[in-house]
Amino acid sequence: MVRSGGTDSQTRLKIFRAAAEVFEEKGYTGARMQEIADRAGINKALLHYYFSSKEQLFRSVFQVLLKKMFEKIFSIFEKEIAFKEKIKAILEEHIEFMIKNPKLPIFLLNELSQNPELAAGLKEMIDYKQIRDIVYTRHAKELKAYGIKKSDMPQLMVTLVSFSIFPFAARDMIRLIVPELGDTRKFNEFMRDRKSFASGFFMAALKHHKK
Amino acid sequence: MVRSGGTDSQTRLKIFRAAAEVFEEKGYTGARMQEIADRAGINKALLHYYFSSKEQLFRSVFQVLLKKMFEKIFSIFEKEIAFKEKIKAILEEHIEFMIKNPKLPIFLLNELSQNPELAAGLKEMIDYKQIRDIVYTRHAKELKAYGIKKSDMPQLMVTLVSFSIFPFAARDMIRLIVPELGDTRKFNEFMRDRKSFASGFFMAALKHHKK
DNA sequence: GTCTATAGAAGGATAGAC
DNA sequence: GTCTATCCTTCTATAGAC
Repeated sequence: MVRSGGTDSQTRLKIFRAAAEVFEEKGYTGARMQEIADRAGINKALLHYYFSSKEQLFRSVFQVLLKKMFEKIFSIFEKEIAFKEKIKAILEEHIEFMIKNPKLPIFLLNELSQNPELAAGLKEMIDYKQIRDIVYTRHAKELKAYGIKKSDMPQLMVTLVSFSIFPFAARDMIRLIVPELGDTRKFNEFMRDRKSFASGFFMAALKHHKK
Repeated sequence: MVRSGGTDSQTRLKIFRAAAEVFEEKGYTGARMQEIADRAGINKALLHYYFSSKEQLFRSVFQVLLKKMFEKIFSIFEKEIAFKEKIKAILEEHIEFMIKNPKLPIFLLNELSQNPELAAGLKEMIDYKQIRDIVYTRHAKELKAYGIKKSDMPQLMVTLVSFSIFPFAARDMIRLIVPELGDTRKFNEFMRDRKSFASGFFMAALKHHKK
């Protein structure tokens, strides 16, 4: 039974947002229920009134954040445009998305590696096969023209998403080797440059890559 | 004062190895001193006899593991071989190294993102500028032939290391989209294939990439 | 629905015997 | 150098008043 739109769902939302922030920053084991309560502007007791346990709260948050990442990737793949334009669009939009959610990849990857079955809920929401069918069948003609076989797809897919995801996940490692990219402004500029760099790089490789 | 080679350093080593395992698997906040003691075959009290605190133990371990990763990367870059051969060697050796240390990247990246100053100790051990000088000056001729400017280097360096590091960091995300790579044997095969895929892909892109 | 107060468990660290 | 026993803080979770 849904309430009449009062403070109930308001508070629930505040908690959820605070939890998402804290979990993203500190990870599951590093996060503290006290800090989540503080950021939500309530106390721990009320927190447990809405979410019975830390794990339950975490699962809710994680599921939403994982879905957010996948939805973004999938929605771009689904576009009804030519192959080359799609590669461009994927890189542009996903990099822009990552700039807005820079802590998302390392959080998702780390939690997933701690507990792979966290992804279980995703299976009911998203159809992985769909994305591959799109690439395999809708772009079959273009892929053939590039000489890309079905068996090449995993390598290409992994490579494509790594262009946008990796630099954010490896943010602080890159900072060590390339000090120029230390501050956020410069780094974001680097990532915006990467949109055209990556699509040019990717297409050039496709055109001239001989197995 | 060093002991006469008795049980002292033996135990210290056992602790260190156990700690490296546990921290790599669970991360700093997820690791338990009890579990480290158990795996080392000792008790917590003795653990604290050798390492005064969890943080101190962690820092020792982290420093060694971070150095391990960087040493590997740097040593390959330093080789005295032609540019193209170097790219091949880097990918081959680093992927083989990652297969032996699959949990290393996500661990390092995550801990570094939680606490960037963990890398402070590295500055005294490794000279970042050195690696760039090698690429900029030793391969200047070849880079010019490819039309690569100094300002392109960051994008290229990040791209190059992402070929080997990203798939391991994103292991459990890849598992979701490409179920065929679910089991370790298949995944490692995929990564071994990636050695030649990546070097071919990279060189093809370099040759035909127009800014 | 929201709060204060506190229970109860877990984990890091130490005292002290051997 | 290694152990048993225990302290003390931190953290999740709950009881109970308003």
